[in-house]
Amino acid sequence: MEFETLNKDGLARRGILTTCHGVIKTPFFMTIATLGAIKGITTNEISDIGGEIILSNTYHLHLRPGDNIIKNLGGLHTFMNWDKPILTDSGGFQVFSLQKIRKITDEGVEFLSHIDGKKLFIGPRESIQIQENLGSDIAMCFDECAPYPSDYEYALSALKRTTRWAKICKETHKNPNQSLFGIVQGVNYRDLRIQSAKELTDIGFDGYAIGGLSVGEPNSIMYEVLSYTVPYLPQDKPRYLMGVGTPLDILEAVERGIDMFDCVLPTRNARHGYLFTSLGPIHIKNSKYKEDNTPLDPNCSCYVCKNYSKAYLRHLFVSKELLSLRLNSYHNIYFYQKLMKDIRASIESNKFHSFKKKFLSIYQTTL
RNA sequence: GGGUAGGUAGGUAAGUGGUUAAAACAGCCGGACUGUAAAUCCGGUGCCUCACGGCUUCGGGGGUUCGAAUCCCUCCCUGCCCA
Repeated sequence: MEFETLNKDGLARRGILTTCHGVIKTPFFMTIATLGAIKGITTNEISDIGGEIILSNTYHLHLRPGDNIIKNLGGLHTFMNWDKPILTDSGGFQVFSLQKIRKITDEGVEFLSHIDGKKLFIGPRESIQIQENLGSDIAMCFDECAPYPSDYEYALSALKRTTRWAKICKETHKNPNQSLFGIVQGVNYRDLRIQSAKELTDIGFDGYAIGGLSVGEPNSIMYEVLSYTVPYLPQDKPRYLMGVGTPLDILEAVERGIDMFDCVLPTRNARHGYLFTSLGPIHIKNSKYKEDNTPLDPNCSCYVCKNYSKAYLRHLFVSKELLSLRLNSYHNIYFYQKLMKDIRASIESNKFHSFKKKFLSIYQTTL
């Protein structure tokens, strides 16, 4: 994998990331396909929208259908009919999201399957093995995503485990066609974040992620953590802010030097009737749209905005039509990809700051 | 005509003497969601009031009781069965 910065505008930067399955323009946003599927959307549609990389998940695919099955069927790309890059999350987030049904030891994490309660163990070696079986282009180190708030002592122990596991991941990782990223932890403690960044940099990875954010902390803390952590990450490697975020979060993070994002917001919120538009987010189920014959977003040229009215989209949502989930998802994904495209263009022309300001002034007027 | 089951908020439907302005679901009105246990979850929804609080409800009428949607009498209506 190669990463090249094409130009910078302040700390914001624009570049290209080259993987075995193609080139990706940075900064980019990965739509999430946890179970090997973007809920309700085909890979063909993702390509049409302009998505160049998607994210899938180790824990979930290991449980079902099983990473060995996927390997035997030709790998995840073949299995899900997506020939562009895939990043797989390591299962580290499930350490956080499935807190109630897992136990952490220094060796790894014992989960009780959320499907049938069976015990399964995932440690750094298992996570890497699964990700190699899946055949993703970018694998993530198995980390401990600590919750917010966490006391200093706990944050430190999670950080140490994450570093120790990162070393094991690096040693275990063999596939030359797959790159491996380390994940910075440390909750909201400046010295711990810096320590984590240094330790991971010493081990050496193809890219660096900042994890453990957007887990309930105020936005201001997230931005602050980024501000003091990013300077400790190598300039010549991609930086990935995991699980983020809202359009505002993304702009703030790009401004601080982040290149990669992923988040469930565009897809999950779409299914819940929360739609992103250039004029701000809207709840399509609101009764005020009952007879609104205008497009969802007058400034959007996606298939949905070109062909349907808010009144129709509201009707579909309220009526629980399957098409509602599809159209809403399609639009929100398009909105995010368009945002990233505009961000890249603004960096290229050294107008990121004014772009951000203008975008937000319009986006936040209806908030 | 006889028998039987039943009539509860705009809908479906619990509740069979006090803790019931009345469960639950649906509907309607809002909201949340950030490396997806999420097509999920939460709140509101008789009337009046910003609120405290007050007022009127369980087919109609009458009774019993300190107290009734719940017990009794009567009337009305609906479903089913038999003539």
